[in-house]
Amino acid sequence: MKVTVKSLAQAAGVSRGTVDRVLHNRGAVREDVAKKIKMLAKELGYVPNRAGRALAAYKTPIKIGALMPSIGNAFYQEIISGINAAQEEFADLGLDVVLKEVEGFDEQTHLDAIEYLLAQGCKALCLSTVNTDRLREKINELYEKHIAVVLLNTDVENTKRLCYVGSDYLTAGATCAGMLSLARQDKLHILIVTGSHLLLGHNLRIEGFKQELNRQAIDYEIVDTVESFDSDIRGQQETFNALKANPQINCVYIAGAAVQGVGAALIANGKKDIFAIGFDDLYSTRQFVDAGIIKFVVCQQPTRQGYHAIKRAYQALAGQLNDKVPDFITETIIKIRANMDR
Amino acid sequence: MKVTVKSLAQAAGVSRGTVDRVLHNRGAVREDVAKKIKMLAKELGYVPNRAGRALAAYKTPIKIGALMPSIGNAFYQEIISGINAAQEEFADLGLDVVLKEVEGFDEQTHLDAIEYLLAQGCKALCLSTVNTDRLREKINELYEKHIAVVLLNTDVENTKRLCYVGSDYLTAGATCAGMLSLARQDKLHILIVTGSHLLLGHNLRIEGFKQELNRQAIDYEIVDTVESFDSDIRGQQETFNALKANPQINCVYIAGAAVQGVGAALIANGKKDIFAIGFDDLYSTRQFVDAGIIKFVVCQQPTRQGYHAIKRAYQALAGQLNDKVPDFITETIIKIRANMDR
DNA sequence: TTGAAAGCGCTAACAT
DNA sequence: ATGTTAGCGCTTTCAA
Repeated sequence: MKVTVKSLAQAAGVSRGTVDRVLHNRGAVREDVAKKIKMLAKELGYVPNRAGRALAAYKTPIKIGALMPSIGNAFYQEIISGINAAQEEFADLGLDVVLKEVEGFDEQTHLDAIEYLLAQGCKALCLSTVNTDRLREKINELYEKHIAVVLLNTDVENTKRLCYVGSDYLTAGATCAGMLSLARQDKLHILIVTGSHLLLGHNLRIEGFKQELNRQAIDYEIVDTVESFDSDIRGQQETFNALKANPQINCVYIAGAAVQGVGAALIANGKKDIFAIGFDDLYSTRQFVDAGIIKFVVCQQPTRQGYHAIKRAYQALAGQLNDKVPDFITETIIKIRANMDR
Repeated sequence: MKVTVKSLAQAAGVSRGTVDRVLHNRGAVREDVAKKIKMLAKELGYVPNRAGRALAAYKTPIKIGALMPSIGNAFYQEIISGINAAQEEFADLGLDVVLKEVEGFDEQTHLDAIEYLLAQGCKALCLSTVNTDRLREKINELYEKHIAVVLLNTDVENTKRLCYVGSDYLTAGATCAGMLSLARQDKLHILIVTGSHLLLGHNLRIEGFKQELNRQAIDYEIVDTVESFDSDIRGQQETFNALKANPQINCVYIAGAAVQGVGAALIANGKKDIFAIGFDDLYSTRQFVDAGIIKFVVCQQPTRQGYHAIKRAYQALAGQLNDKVPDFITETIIKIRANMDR
């Protein structure tokens, strides 16, 4: 038997209005009555009906805000297309999404963007942001205010977030190592080109990579590690110099963005049998895989990330979720030329 | 401005009841009035509101039937778990799913199962069935009866189906070839172990495999092709015999099920450097990948297939879809030990 | 052949 | 502090 507000009210011997007030913490209910209703709701397993809620709240849509450091960064476009897909799908259930795009990872810019989204009346947020103390504080502060926060694509450690939606960077790194060991049996002299040592995800990709190489007892050495700061120009220079200085390098592991730049350096360098590995299925990486410069890329389903982040936030606001919300970890996807989108 | 039944009725100068009758082809409306309303609906871009529909039709749930040849076949369990997920998610939008499980691919059994589902009152069907003339006829017949049919996991050619939800077998085969060329540079002497020559998907996997080997100008020969009929015992025997008869074989391509049996034959054979390739991430295949007997498997996201088949069917019944419904093709996923679920 | 009205579950405004 | 009621969009039943 399904439990409705009506049946709950009946069971508790109060009116539907009172039940609604309790369920939404809108106060103006006697302490003991509230407690009783909450108990009863849990006991009977009350789950609000989305259809009813959507219809009733049609005039005051459920507003969700999304913060993306997407300006000038092609990767985030795919996440955004997932966000848009979710918005369209849930529009007739009363969902409204406000997207705030910013450029880069400046702490203050991100904090301002969050304030902007709150000012727009968002009741839940999906954030791709930096792993710093001030953001940590802000997120925990939002928790106190009953604003649900979904962390999207990159996690922020030690926060009271609803959940994390994104990839498992450690597995992604390990997968690169696994592919490498499948393809090469000679001793590996590896150059690592990371985006930034400040980005958790990049560090984890490197750690997972090494872990798997060690687990398989691969014969390798890390010749050098350079930073591209996710800039193609910077990445090209750094890679070119490193290759020049260390001609024994036969493998380049690109942990961050800047695949385009690194690829250019590889072409300029001319040495043919360097095994290059990168991440994400973007226009630029696809070109290099097509050309055989990069053998494969490891991807993280960014569109699904955007879609599910919004979905989770919506479900939270619609009361569909239990207390414990599991993270949504996208699959680690290996793309070679044959299974790449065209 | 959103278009509702109410606003449509107003625009057409009739009552909501009349509009509803027209929209659902329930007759009892004058020809010209009906035509006018249909025109108007298209023109104004009317899309029914799921929330409203769900609430109203709460007593008469939208019933969708699913036919799975899942008895005794572990692969289909994952599709079923996707079906269940969709059922739960859309339950509060008035969805009800009837699952009919059968064993094997007997034509008559499948036709009977379809009749059963119709008798249950299903208004749309998701079918995993065989590619034969009688099924083709039946599906086209259902189309005439306005029963939406989603073909799930395996397509049936030349049918008026709503759409196909499943994998791209050609790409899957090509991906195996791509991985093979990445890992091995020596001449390939390949044994193909297919499930059945009667199954479209298996044939496509073989065709895609050869196509990619040819495209890359790989030096290879197909030593032999044997059938397992998706039976492990049969697969083990056939493989064992073929390996014995052709000791030059250094690669086994398992296009169908029976991975377990083929793996057993490989172990029994003892030769160490045979490169084996299989499909799908099941308990049995996972074990062989873990053990290093099979280097990788190519997977097809069966859970998503089940989920999206139901979703599409639901959307069709809820009037959310346009005339042209695109197929839903799942990604071709390479799993090595490092990115396998544990 | 068509119109009118009730009711699905929920929320918010209003009344007590 | 609590109860009552209207109405969201849609379908269905009953009345005309």
